[in-house]
Amino acid sequence: MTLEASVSRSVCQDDRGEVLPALDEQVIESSTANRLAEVFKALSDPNRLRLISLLLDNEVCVHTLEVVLGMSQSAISHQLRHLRQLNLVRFRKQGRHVYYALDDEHVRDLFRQGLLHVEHG
Amino acid sequence: MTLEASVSRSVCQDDRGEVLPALDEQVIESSTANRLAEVFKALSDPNRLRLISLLLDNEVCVHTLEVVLGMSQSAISHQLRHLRQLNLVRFRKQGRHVYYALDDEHVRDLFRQGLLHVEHG
DNA sequence: CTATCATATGTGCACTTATTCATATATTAT
DNA sequence: ATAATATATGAATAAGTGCACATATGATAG
Repeated sequence: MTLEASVSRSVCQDDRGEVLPALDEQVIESSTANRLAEVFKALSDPNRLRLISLLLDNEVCVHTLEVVLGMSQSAISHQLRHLRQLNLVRFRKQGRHVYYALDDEHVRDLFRQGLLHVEHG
Repeated sequence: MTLEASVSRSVCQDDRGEVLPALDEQVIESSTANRLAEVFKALSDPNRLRLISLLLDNEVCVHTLEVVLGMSQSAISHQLRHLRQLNLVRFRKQGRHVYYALDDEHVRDLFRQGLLHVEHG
């Protein structure tokens, strides 16, 4: 059930000069919007979310991700590169394996909160 | 600062038969991943984030969004249609104006949490 | 009625993204 | 050495996204 009454103001350009300055204060800055969008974009693909769900508490090697997720090795590796470039995962080489783990608490928190909301309905 | 020590297991396919079933339990389901991705995708564009930041606590008409955000009327309207289709905004027609407001607490929460993280560093 | 204002929508285009395919690199085994 | 395994990467492709432009709808003012 959606809460009403969360809107404090009703704003239209007819009221220009009064409320527009207030709105200008409320828009987030473009640089902030860009960084925020980058984070959310990392979480905006189903396969990447499934991958992240595996890395939340585990350190997992690439081939295992491939098997569990049912994706091609190349697809996994490309996604990991993407996450690496955003500094969202860390990795550790051991022998011929590479273990990946999630390395960003923001993303971990957002993932979990989003999951809670989506799961319960 | 990123916390270490959040990884409880190290998983590789060499251990197949032991840990793979456990990992299978941990992957989120595809249907969940899809719905989750849809929510995050709504938050994955800078202009849409700036728009949402205005609708967080206010009901704002389209032309005002256009002015404050410095975007074309068409772009605004298309973004609003997108958000409408995801049931993220509600709207109210009054005369020739249409007032939009955010209508999804999940998104509101995720936006605020993401903003907190991104703003402080 | 006509004109104007506010918003919506269809179309096309530039750009991005996720994937596959082929290939490269690096490690271990024989 | 060669072969096999594990991972990475570049190129090509297909699908998706955001926006501009033109146009349509609907409401009000004259």
